[in-house]
Amino acid sequence: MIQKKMSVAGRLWIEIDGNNFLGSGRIELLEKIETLGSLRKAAISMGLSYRKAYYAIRSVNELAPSPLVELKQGGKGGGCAKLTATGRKYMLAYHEIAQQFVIFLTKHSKAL
Amino acid sequence: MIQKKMSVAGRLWIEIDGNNFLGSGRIELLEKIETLGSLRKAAISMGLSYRKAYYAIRSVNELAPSPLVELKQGGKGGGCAKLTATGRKYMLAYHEIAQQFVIFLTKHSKAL
DNA sequence: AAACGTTATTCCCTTTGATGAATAACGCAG
DNA sequence: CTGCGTTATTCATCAAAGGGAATAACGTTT
Repeated sequence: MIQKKMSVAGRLWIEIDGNNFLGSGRIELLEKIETLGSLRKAAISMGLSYRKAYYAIRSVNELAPSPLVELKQGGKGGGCAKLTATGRKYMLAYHEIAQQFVIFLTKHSKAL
Repeated sequence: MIQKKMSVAGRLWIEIDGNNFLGSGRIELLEKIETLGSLRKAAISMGLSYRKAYYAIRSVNELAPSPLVELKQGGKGGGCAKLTATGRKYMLAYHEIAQQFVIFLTKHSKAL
C-alpha cells in the first residue's frame, strides 16, 4: 500500500475568560456522573484517578457562573454527585457543537 | 463584570495513518523556513530549540509520501533548508482548512 | 588546507504532569 | 454511637517532555 491514509483531526473545547472550561474528557465525566450518581464511580469507569476527576469538577464549578455538578459528602451511601440544570444545559450545548465539528472534519478530510 | 467571556476554541491538525503530521506549530515552522532559508534560524525565530525543530521536520519528511523540506549540510553558508513543492502544497492546504476553522469557531462562539 | 556556519546527534539535567497511597471529614442508617 | 462509602486533601514518587550544552559531519569558499 503506497497511498497513505490522510485525515484532518482536531480537538474542541469551551473556554471561560481564556481558561479551559469544558472539553471532551470533562463532558464524558459529566455523562458518567449523571449515569452513576457518584464521582468516584464515574472516574473509575473512565480509567481516571479520583483525584484528577475531582479537580476537574472543581475547576468546572469554579469557572462557571453557577455549578454544573453538586457534590455531597456523608449521608446515605456515603455521598453523591449530581448534575445541575446548568450542567445538563452545557452538556447539550457541547454535544451540538461537537456534532458539527465531526461533520467539519469529515468534509475537509475528504477534500485532502 | 458578572458576565464572563465564553468562547469555543480548538486545535486542528492533519494526520497520516493516525500519526500527527502537520499542526499549527509545524506549519509556522515551514513558513519560517521558507522565509529564512535555515532551520536553525527558523527555530530560533520561534523561540524553539533547534533539536525540537529538527526532529519535527524529520518526522514530517518521513511521514509524507515525499519530503516537505530539503535539508543540506555543508557548502555555502554552512548549509540550508528549503521548502519543496510538496511542502508549499501542504502549507496552502492547511491554511485553507485553518481559515474555515476560525470561521467555525467564531460562529459557534457567538451562539453560546 | 583552513575557516565558516549550518545540519546531525548525543548526553545530562531540570521541570512538569500524572499516579497511587494514605488519611481526614462527613452525615445518614442501623 | 458505630459502621459505611463517599467526598476532600495531602504527600511522596515516578515517568515523560523539554532544554542546554557539547560535538561531529559536511561542503563550499578562500
